[in-house]
Amino acid sequence: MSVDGPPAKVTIKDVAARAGVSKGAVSLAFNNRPGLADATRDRIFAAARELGWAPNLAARSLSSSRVDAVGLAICRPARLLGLEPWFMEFISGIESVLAEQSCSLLLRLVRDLDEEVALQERWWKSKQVAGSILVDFRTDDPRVAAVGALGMPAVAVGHPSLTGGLPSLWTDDATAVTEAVRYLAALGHRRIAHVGGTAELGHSAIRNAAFEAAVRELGLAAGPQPSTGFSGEDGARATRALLASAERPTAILYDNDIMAVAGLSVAAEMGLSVPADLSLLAWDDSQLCRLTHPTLSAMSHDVHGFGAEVARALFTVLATGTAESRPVPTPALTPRGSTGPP
Amino acid sequence: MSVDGPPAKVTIKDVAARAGVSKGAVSLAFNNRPGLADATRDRIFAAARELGWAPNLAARSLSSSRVDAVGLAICRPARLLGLEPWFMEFISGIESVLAEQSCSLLLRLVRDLDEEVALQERWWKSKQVAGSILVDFRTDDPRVAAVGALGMPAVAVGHPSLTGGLPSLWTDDATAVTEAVRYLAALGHRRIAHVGGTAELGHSAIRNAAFEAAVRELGLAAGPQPSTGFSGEDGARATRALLASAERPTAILYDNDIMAVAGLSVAAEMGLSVPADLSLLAWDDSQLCRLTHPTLSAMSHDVHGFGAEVARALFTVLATGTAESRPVPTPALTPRGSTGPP
DNA sequence: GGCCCTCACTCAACCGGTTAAGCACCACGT
DNA sequence: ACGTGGTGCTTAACCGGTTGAGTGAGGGCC
Repeated sequence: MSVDGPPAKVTIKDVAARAGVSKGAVSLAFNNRPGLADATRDRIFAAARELGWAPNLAARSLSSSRVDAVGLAICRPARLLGLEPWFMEFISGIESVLAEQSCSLLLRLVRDLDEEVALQERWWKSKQVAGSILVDFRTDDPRVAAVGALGMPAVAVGHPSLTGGLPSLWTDDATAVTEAVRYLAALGHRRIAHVGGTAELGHSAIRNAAFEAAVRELGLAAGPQPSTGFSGEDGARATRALLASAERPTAILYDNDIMAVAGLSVAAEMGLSVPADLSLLAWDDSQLCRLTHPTLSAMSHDVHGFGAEVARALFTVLATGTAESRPVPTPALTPRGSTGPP
Repeated sequence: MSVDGPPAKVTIKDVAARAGVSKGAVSLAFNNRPGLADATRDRIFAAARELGWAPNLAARSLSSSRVDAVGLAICRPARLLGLEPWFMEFISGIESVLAEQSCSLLLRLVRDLDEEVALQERWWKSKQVAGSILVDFRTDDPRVAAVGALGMPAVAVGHPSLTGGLPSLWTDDATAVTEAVRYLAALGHRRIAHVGGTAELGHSAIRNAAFEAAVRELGLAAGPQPSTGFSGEDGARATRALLASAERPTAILYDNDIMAVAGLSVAAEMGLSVPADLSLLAWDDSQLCRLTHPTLSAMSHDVHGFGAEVARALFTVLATGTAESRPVPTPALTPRGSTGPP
């Protein structure tokens, strides 16, 4: 196809030779450092362009000990990941910030936390990443101690009660849950249930506790809170159990949108009309919530923006050694067609 | 918190000193190369473990000019990505193979193909990746020429008619579409429509052509094939248009599952019962198809396995310079509750 | 005992950049 | 005329591994 041979590997030396300067000068030019005449700078760039040269990043990070990648390990069953619009949106938010700094994202799916701890350790010790973003905190999460011991820059996505002293960003789940329960109560619901996620996940525990507190505060019946695995099938099973019980709830709050969609279909299958017989409220508003019939009311937040904030926080940590922990805007209730008076 | 100071950076020299050998010996040990007594090997590993050493990958790839990462750039509107279970499943399949070789995945979301071409060029020239996985081929895709000119190892996901001479893996969309149309026709449908994806995408064009051919072959009315952007809203809009037309179709084939879900809800909104009044058939069977009511019949395939195959193919290219192009198993029709006689 | 081999390991150059130190040159002030 | 300061560039050491050539000890064989 192409007439020229294998593209000869061109190094900084070739560029220097062609521009008639030393390696050092080329390095100065490509790192926008002062100490070069504009004319020389231009000549160097021209030479580099003509030769199609780009600095070897391994060599650069070896000598300057700066790294141009950050890590993100996700620990969820692969089967579920595809279905969690949340992660892709989150990643795209991270990317939008990383790209500006021409920094790469190292993504890895791990089976369990031990594997993640080992991975973070390898990443850090082998200087593959400058720092990491940690998500899905458990109570007593081993990663807190691990990255602490390593002295590894990291930003945690989760409530400070879960993330130890790590710089953290979190959504105020408790407030949002309370708001959701109050909204449903205001509509007249007295029996409200909550379909939560995996119990080990820290934010699930927080939401469960907030739900219980809100229900008690409003003097409602303490509704059941089945714990599930976040999958649609889990949501369907939990919904069937709730609707088959003697004290059938008139409203259900789901911990993600997939489960809410499943709940909607279970309601249809059982001949219940939504929202007349049953109100459904989803978490993690994605486009999916607008595609069902009726559309799903949801607690929506800007996941893309959240990812971007997290990435920015990580850069702050890399630059200054630490970053302020703070909540991101609380998910806002977006009423649609799936909620109404009982 | 911790009493010890900043973790001193430990290098191969420290390990060598502690094990009482030279740097070279440590290198041999850590690359499982012959020429070391077992006792020495053990001593070296022990020393490394005690010091918590892991080889600096930048240094390693600099001197050995081997790279431990592969690239994947995805070019879709961020808004859509979250909703495409396909990608996360695909990525998890890739990961499952990469992890075995302790190879990392460099993921990047790009806005357009020009940006991707530039990115691949940077990745390759700066030796950040050993090779790349290319997806979402357009007709006359500029990436074919670009990676060709760079001499960059790559595996393409797409039909050979789209991917030039690149080693490719693809799903046989044409056969699957034909099978889907024949199935609907066998149920008695005479007016079948197809809601396709973005027209520029190569596999959309292939599916469109196959659909038209299948319809003609069966002597059916040439149904309309609206082109959309793959999003649920696009699917809803297209479905509304189809159902409002004079010659309303009795069956619709969708190019992904999100659009089919949207179609289902449009049917409900228009008072049509599925499958009595209208049959719906989805592509890209994800768990979502089993969560709706009625459940969605779909063309299902093993996306995770596909990702794994692609990663394996890339390793073959890296090892041998090329790999055999071949189709992966054709998506199989999985009838569920959304299809039936008209 | 001398010769040759193999085994186990060391040595030093090298990968392709970065960077601190050094140097030549010129302008300027006195 | 001479120091002084700044600009613009070069030089060489260095980052932390890998690798091929080199070395010395020990064993087998005649």
